[in-house]
Amino acid sequence: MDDKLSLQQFLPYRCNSLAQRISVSLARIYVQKFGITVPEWRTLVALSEYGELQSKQIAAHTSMDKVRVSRAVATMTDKGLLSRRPCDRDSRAAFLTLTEAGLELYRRIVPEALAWEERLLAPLSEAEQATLFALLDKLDLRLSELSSD
Amino acid sequence: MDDKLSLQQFLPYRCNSLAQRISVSLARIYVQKFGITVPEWRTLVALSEYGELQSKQIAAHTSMDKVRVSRAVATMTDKGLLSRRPCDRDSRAAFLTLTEAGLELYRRIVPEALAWEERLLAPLSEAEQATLFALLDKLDLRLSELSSD
DNA sequence: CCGCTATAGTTTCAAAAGAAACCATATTAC
DNA sequence: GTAATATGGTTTCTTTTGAAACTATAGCGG
Repeated sequence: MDDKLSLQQFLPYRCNSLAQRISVSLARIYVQKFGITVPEWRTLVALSEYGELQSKQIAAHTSMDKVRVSRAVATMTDKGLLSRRPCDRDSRAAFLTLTEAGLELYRRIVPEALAWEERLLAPLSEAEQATLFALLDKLDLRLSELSSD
Repeated sequence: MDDKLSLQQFLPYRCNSLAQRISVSLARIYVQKFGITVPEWRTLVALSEYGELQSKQIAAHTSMDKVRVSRAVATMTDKGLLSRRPCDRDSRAAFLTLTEAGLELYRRIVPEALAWEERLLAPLSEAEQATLFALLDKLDLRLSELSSD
């Protein structure tokens, strides 16, 4: 057994470095231009997409752990981007929604984010883009299988 | 313009969360089982692939910045995994190579890493795997274009 | 009811990462 | 030659992150 491995051909590396480069590049938009972090951005999107969520649900929708969500929610509350409504059934939890300011921020960022994504994906045909997402789906699914056993 | 954005359909998010999941899963091998970090692992691979490199070149081959490389190199030197040979032409730099212990570690990890990757990619046909890598290549290339202007 | 376990969310602590400052040496311009 | 600038690499400082501990409440089994 005399295996050779090339980083360029190793999916974990490729995926990681691509994600990293994308993050750095995109961060210029929401960090520098709008002053929010990645966890805040994800929270923003999740809340705009689902309306009213508990922290736990935000975590589920954004693949973040509860600590990260907790911090994002805290700073966003400070900034007045979201508001908490106590949950009667369970006083530990709270329902979170975007405030008008939060929605407004969302409306300003989204077009830029989508435009950026479009520029990134420009060299791929529609079919290739669909294929890419399908492949990512398969890998996500596969990871779930692998971690469950 | 009343845009909507879904995280699930947003490539930066998808790529990031997939990379994260892959990392966590794979880390079980080289972190827990072999006691090295990701930067060390990448350095190991780069050196085994190219033989003798300066830190700067390791950085280029592994998409890590020089600080990360510096730290990885330092701890690997401490562990006796690599050795430095001073460079006559430039006394600031040094050529790095894997020691026998480093090579030995590499030979023990690689089969497991490749086996893990194979299990991850198992649901994809050969053709799909090739397509995936080709798409990643295109995106990498595109990012270079975007950052240069 | 009452103890036990599970859960929502926060806080604390330690590890990892990057930015910027830094040191030493090379290189370039004059 | 020498001043100015650039470069290889390390160190320092700050920020980000996650694991584990913690708080407070819920739900369950008896």
